[in-house]
Amino acid sequence: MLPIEDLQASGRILNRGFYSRDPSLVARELLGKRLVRRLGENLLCSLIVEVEAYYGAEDPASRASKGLKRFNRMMWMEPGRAYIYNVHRHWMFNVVAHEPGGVGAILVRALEPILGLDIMMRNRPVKSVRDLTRGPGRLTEALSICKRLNGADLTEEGEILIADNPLRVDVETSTGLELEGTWRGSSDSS
DNA sequence: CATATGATGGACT
DNA sequence: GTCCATCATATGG
Repeated sequence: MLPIEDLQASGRILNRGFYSRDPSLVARELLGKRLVRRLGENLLCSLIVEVEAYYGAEDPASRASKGLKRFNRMMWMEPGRAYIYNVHRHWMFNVVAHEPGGVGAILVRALEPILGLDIMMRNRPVKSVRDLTRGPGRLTEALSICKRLNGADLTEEGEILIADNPLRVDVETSTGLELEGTWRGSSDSS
Protein backbone atom coordinates (compact mmCIF):
# COMPACT_ATOMS: atom_id res chain seq x y z
CA MET A 1 0.00 0.00 0.00
CA LEU A 2 1.01 3.60 -0.40
CA PRO A 3 1.75 5.11 2.98
CA ILE A 4 0.23 8.55 3.06
CA GLU A 5 2.82 9.40 5.69
CA ASP A 6 5.47 9.22 2.99
CA LEU A 7 3.72 11.91 1.04
CA GLN A 8 3.90 14.20 4.02
CA ALA A 9 7.37 13.26 5.17
CA SER A 10 8.83 13.97 1.75
CA GLY A 11 7.01 17.27 1.60
CA ARG A 12 5.47 16.25 -1.65
CA ILE A 13 1.95 17.53 -1.22
CA LEU A 14 1.61 20.56 -3.50
CA ASN A 15 1.33 23.76 -1.51
CA ARG A 16 -0.89 26.80 -1.88
CA GLY A 17 1.76 28.69 -3.80
CA PHE A 18 1.72 26.10 -6.55
CA TYR A 19 -1.90 26.91 -7.31
CA SER A 20 -1.58 30.67 -6.87
CA ARG A 21 -0.37 31.29 -10.41
CA ASP A 22 -1.71 31.64 -13.92
CA PRO A 23 -4.18 28.79 -14.57
CA SER A 24 -2.56 27.55 -17.78
CA LEU A 25 0.81 27.39 -16.03
CA VAL A 26 -0.70 25.46 -13.15
CA ALA A 27 -2.48 23.18 -15.64
CA ARG A 28 0.74 22.35 -17.40
CA GLU A 29 2.56 21.54 -14.19
CA LEU A 30 -0.36 19.51 -12.86
CA LEU A 31 0.26 16.90 -15.55
CA GLY A 32 1.97 13.85 -14.15
CA LYS A 33 1.21 14.82 -10.56
CA ARG A 34 -0.32 12.25 -8.26
CA LEU A 35 -3.97 12.51 -7.31
CA VAL A 36 -4.47 10.65 -4.05
CA ARG A 37 -7.92 9.75 -2.78
CA ARG A 38 -8.52 8.26 0.62
CA LEU A 39 -11.59 6.09 1.01
CA GLY A 40 -11.63 4.90 4.58
CA GLU A 41 -8.76 2.46 4.87
CA ASN A 42 -8.22 2.38 1.15
CA LEU A 43 -5.87 4.68 -0.73
CA LEU A 44 -6.35 5.29 -4.43
CA CYS A 45 -3.49 6.76 -6.42
CA SER A 46 -3.47 7.98 -10.01
CA LEU A 47 -1.54 10.27 -12.32
CA ILE A 48 -3.11 13.35 -13.86
CA VAL A 49 -2.72 12.99 -17.62
CA GLU A 50 -5.21 15.46 -19.12
CA VAL A 51 -6.35 18.85 -17.88
CA GLU A 52 -8.01 22.03 -19.11
CA ALA A 53 -7.55 25.56 -17.77
CA TYR A 54 -10.42 27.98 -17.30
CA TYR A 55 -10.19 31.70 -16.63
CA GLY A 56 -12.75 34.38 -15.85
CA ALA A 57 -14.58 36.96 -17.94
CA GLU A 58 -12.03 36.80 -20.75
CA ASP A 59 -12.71 33.08 -21.25
CA PRO A 60 -16.12 32.47 -22.91
CA ALA A 61 -15.97 28.72 -22.21
CA SER A 62 -15.46 29.30 -18.50
CA ARG A 63 -18.27 28.94 -16.02
CA ALA A 64 -16.93 32.16 -14.51
CA SER A 65 -17.34 34.11 -17.76
CA LYS A 66 -20.67 35.65 -16.76
CA GLY A 67 -19.57 36.86 -13.39
CA LEU A 68 -19.82 35.61 -9.84
CA LYS A 69 -22.72 33.23 -9.27
CA ARG A 70 -23.52 30.66 -6.62
CA PHE A 71 -22.58 27.75 -8.85
CA ASN A 72 -19.18 29.18 -9.83
CA ARG A 73 -18.13 31.00 -6.67
CA MET A 74 -15.42 28.43 -5.90
CA MET A 75 -13.46 29.80 -8.85
CA TRP A 76 -12.89 33.00 -6.86
CA MET A 77 -11.95 31.15 -3.70
CA GLU A 78 -8.65 30.10 -2.25
CA PRO A 79 -6.38 28.36 -4.80
CA GLY A 80 -5.65 24.71 -4.09
CA ARG A 81 -9.22 23.78 -3.25
CA ALA A 82 -11.51 21.44 -5.13
CA TYR A 83 -14.27 22.89 -7.29
CA ILE A 84 -16.85 20.26 -8.13
CA TYR A 85 -19.99 20.65 -10.19
CA ASN A 86 -22.43 18.52 -12.10
CA VAL A 87 -22.93 18.24 -15.83
CA HIS A 88 -25.73 15.98 -16.95
CA ARG A 89 -25.35 13.21 -14.42
CA HIS A 90 -21.60 13.44 -13.99
CA TRP A 91 -19.41 15.22 -11.49
CA MET A 92 -16.55 17.38 -12.77
CA PHE A 93 -13.44 17.65 -10.62
CA ASN A 94 -11.61 20.99 -10.85
CA VAL A 95 -8.78 22.58 -8.90
CA VAL A 96 -9.07 26.25 -8.05
CA ALA A 97 -6.03 28.07 -9.46
CA HIS A 98 -5.41 31.74 -10.13
CA GLU A 99 -3.12 34.59 -9.29
CA PRO A 100 -3.90 36.60 -6.14
CA GLY A 101 -7.20 38.42 -6.60
CA GLY A 102 -7.92 36.48 -9.77
CA VAL A 103 -10.31 33.76 -10.83
CA GLY A 104 -9.79 30.40 -12.47
CA ALA A 105 -9.82 26.63 -12.23
CA ILE A 106 -8.33 23.56 -13.85
CA LEU A 107 -10.62 20.75 -14.98
CA VAL A 108 -9.07 17.32 -14.62
CA ARG A 109 -10.11 15.37 -17.72
CA ALA A 110 -8.24 12.08 -17.41
CA LEU A 111 -6.16 10.03 -15.02
CA GLU A 112 -3.89 7.05 -15.24
CA PRO A 113 -4.74 4.67 -12.41
CA ILE A 114 -1.74 3.54 -10.35
CA LEU A 115 -2.95 2.04 -7.10
CA GLY A 116 -6.29 0.79 -5.89
CA LEU A 117 -7.48 -0.45 -9.27
CA ASP A 118 -9.72 -2.98 -7.53
CA ILE A 119 -11.54 -0.27 -5.60
CA MET A 120 -11.89 1.88 -8.71
CA MET A 121 -13.31 -1.04 -10.63
CA ARG A 122 -15.76 -1.61 -7.82
CA ASN A 123 -16.84 2.04 -7.93
CA ARG A 124 -17.01 1.94 -11.68
CA PRO A 125 -17.36 -1.53 -13.21
CA VAL A 126 -16.06 -1.40 -16.76
CA LYS A 127 -14.86 -3.91 -19.32
CA SER A 128 -11.67 -2.15 -20.34
CA VAL A 129 -9.32 -0.51 -17.83
CA ARG A 130 -8.76 2.09 -20.54
CA ASP A 131 -12.23 3.43 -19.81
CA LEU A 132 -11.80 3.43 -16.04
CA THR A 133 -10.54 7.00 -15.57
CA ARG A 134 -10.49 8.45 -19.10
CA GLY A 135 -12.95 11.32 -19.13
CA PRO A 136 -13.93 13.92 -16.51
CA GLY A 137 -17.14 12.17 -15.53
CA ARG A 138 -15.59 8.73 -15.51
CA LEU A 139 -12.70 9.54 -13.21
CA THR A 140 -14.94 11.08 -10.57
CA GLU A 141 -17.04 7.94 -10.53
CA ALA A 142 -13.97 5.70 -10.23
CA LEU A 143 -12.59 7.81 -7.37
CA SER A 144 -15.96 8.31 -5.73
CA ILE A 145 -15.77 12.08 -6.02
CA CYS A 146 -18.98 14.09 -5.71
CA LYS A 147 -20.33 17.47 -4.58
CA ARG A 148 -19.55 16.60 -0.98
CA LEU A 149 -15.87 17.30 -1.71
CA ASN A 150 -16.55 20.73 -3.16
CA GLY A 151 -14.19 23.17 -1.46
CA ALA A 152 -11.94 20.42 -0.06
CA ASP A 153 -8.39 21.59 0.57
CA LEU A 154 -6.01 19.65 -1.67
CA THR A 155 -2.91 21.03 0.04
CA GLU A 156 -3.22 19.01 3.21
CA GLU A 157 -3.85 15.43 4.18
CA GLY A 158 -7.52 14.61 3.98
CA GLU A 159 -9.93 12.74 1.77
CA ILE A 160 -8.21 13.98 -1.35
CA LEU A 161 -4.89 15.62 -2.15
CA ILE A 162 -2.44 16.21 -4.98
CA ALA A 163 1.22 15.33 -4.56
CA ASP A 164 4.35 15.75 -6.63
CA ASN A 165 5.73 12.97 -8.79
CA PRO A 166 9.46 12.45 -9.23
CA LEU A 167 8.96 11.03 -12.71
CA ARG A 168 9.26 13.29 -15.71
CA VAL A 169 6.32 13.96 -17.97
CA ASP A 170 5.99 14.97 -21.60
CA VAL A 171 3.50 17.70 -22.31
CA GLU A 172 1.47 18.22 -25.45
CA THR A 173 -0.65 21.27 -26.05
CA SER A 174 -3.80 21.14 -28.17
CA THR A 175 -6.36 23.87 -28.77
CA GLY A 176 -5.12 26.63 -26.55
CA LEU A 177 -5.87 25.60 -23.03
CA GLU A 178 -6.16 21.85 -23.19
CA LEU A 179 -3.11 19.97 -22.09
CA GLU A 180 -2.31 16.32 -22.29
CA GLY A 181 0.56 14.50 -20.70
CA THR A 182 2.16 11.19 -21.39
CA TRP A 183 3.77 9.38 -18.57
CA ARG A 184 7.08 8.15 -19.91
CA GLY A 185 7.74 5.70 -17.12
CA SER A 186 10.66 5.11 -14.83
CA SER A 187 13.16 4.52 -17.62
CA ASP A 188 12.84 8.16 -18.60
CA SER A 189 12.83 9.64 -15.15
CA SER A 190 15.65 11.97 -14.37
C1' DC B 1 -41.73 25.01 -14.28
C1' DA B 2 -38.72 25.27 -18.48
C1' DT B 3 -34.31 25.14 -20.05
C1' DA B 4 -29.26 24.63 -20.33
C1' DT B 5 -25.16 22.03 -19.35
C1' DG B 6 -17.11 21.72 -20.19
C1' DA B 7 -20.54 14.09 -20.69
C1' DT B 8 -21.20 9.19 -21.32
C1' DG B 9 -22.48 4.78 -23.32
C1' DG B 10 -24.03 2.29 -26.96
C1' DA B 11 -25.08 1.79 -31.65
C1' DC B 12 -23.44 2.57 -35.84
C1' DT B 13 -20.33 3.53 -40.39
C1' DG C 1 -14.44 8.16 -35.83
C1' DT C 2 -20.20 10.03 -35.70
C1' DC C 3 -24.97 10.22 -33.93
C1' DC C 4 -28.16 10.20 -30.23
C1' DA C 5 -30.79 9.03 -25.89
C1' DT C 6 -29.93 9.58 -21.36
C1' DC C 7 -31.84 12.20 -17.04
C1' DA C 8 -28.69 15.02 -12.33
C1' DT C 9 -28.20 19.42 -11.03
C1' DA C 10 -28.54 24.52 -11.21
C1' DT C 11 -30.50 28.57 -12.83
C1' DG C 12 -34.04 31.82 -14.41
C1' DG C 13 -38.73 33.16 -15.02
